[in-house]
Amino acid sequence: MAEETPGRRRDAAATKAALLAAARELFTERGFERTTVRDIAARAGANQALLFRYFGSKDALFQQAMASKNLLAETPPEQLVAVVLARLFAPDAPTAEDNPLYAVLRSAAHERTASVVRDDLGEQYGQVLASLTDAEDADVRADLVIAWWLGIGLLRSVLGKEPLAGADPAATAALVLRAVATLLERTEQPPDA
Amino acid sequence: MAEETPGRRRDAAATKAALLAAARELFTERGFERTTVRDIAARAGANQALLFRYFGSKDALFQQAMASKNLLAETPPEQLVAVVLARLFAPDAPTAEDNPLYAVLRSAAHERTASVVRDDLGEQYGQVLASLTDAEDADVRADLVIAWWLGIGLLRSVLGKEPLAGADPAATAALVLRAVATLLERTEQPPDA
DNA sequence: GTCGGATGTAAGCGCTTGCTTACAATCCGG
DNA sequence: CCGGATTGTAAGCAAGCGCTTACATCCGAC
Repeated sequence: MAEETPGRRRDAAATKAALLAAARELFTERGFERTTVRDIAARAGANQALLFRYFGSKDALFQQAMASKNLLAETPPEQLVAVVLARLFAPDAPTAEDNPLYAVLRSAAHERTASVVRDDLGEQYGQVLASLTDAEDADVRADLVIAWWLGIGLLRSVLGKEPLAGADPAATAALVLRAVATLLERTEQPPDA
Repeated sequence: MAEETPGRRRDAAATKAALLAAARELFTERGFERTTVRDIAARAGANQALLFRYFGSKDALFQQAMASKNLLAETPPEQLVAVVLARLFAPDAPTAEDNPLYAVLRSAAHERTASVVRDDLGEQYGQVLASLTDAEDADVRADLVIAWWLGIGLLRSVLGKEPLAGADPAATAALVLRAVATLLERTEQPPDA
């Protein structure tokens, strides 16, 4: 992870990127509190003082590391629930690069990590989910779907609870989809489809 | 919380109980890691050295404090989902005595706290939930229900996400109940009812 | 009464944490 | 080729952590 290219000896941008990548990995693997700045610097192959020179604090590094892509832009709303479930039930390895969700689940509920859920997942995903139903309380229903995602990620990938962790991904996702359909149903046809 | 009765000056059993109560409160309020032994002793009005004399370690105290009642014994299976949801959406104050669930949600995912979910919630609640359906994968469906409980508790009470946190409890619980019904349905009538 | 064990207290040990400081090594424009 | 800014390093500080130790204090049996 993030070994330096030996051609360039001193490269601030490269070490900064290495620190950012190492931080992203460790935060998603262990959460905020169980990740130390010494761990991050070690994995990045850098001195920990540079971490503070480039990012100021562990908090600021966390925010920069977690400000990442989401898959909202590339997914049509109707498939969002299925796509997120597929991601949740992916082969294994939620350790890897993506999904700040796991950084939050593996952290205690700090304001810092809580805001990731509230703002990112909450506002963005919630809005799309709410658009899938014409119920009056669409936003509450959307929150319930997000809550289920969180709970499944927590129980399955963080806690490793059986039989859920070992269950057939497609079949399990289908169960969730069917139940979610009772939440996100439409009473009228959409105007253009 | 746990103020001593001034009549009795020295009472090992009383201070031990006070420590246990303070530990239960603080662990559910803040989780394992964010609760210090000094905090516990201070809230119990006791010296922290006594904590180690009576319980040996912070870990052992956590286990004793979390080994608590559950509401399984007093609830008929058919009402379990509704009762747990009612508890989840209770007025407020999940800080109080009960529900080690919040100790887990507020902790990082340590093996210590993870086992509470896997063993307590998992085995006990899972078994009852699975008995509510005659589907082949009843145990997976039960895990999905538990996952939803966890997610709702996390999003609503720990993270305080709106609009879920402020939504009407009864109406929201009804939404969940209806969706859960598609998971825990019976295809045949129970033999005696 | 007194003596010994039970109970409570103060102090601190060793370690880890996030973060800072003082300094060495390196690069690059002139 | 040299001097100043940039990049990297080692060491350590202050605070907080779980836990231990040495010691005062109380109480009940005899």
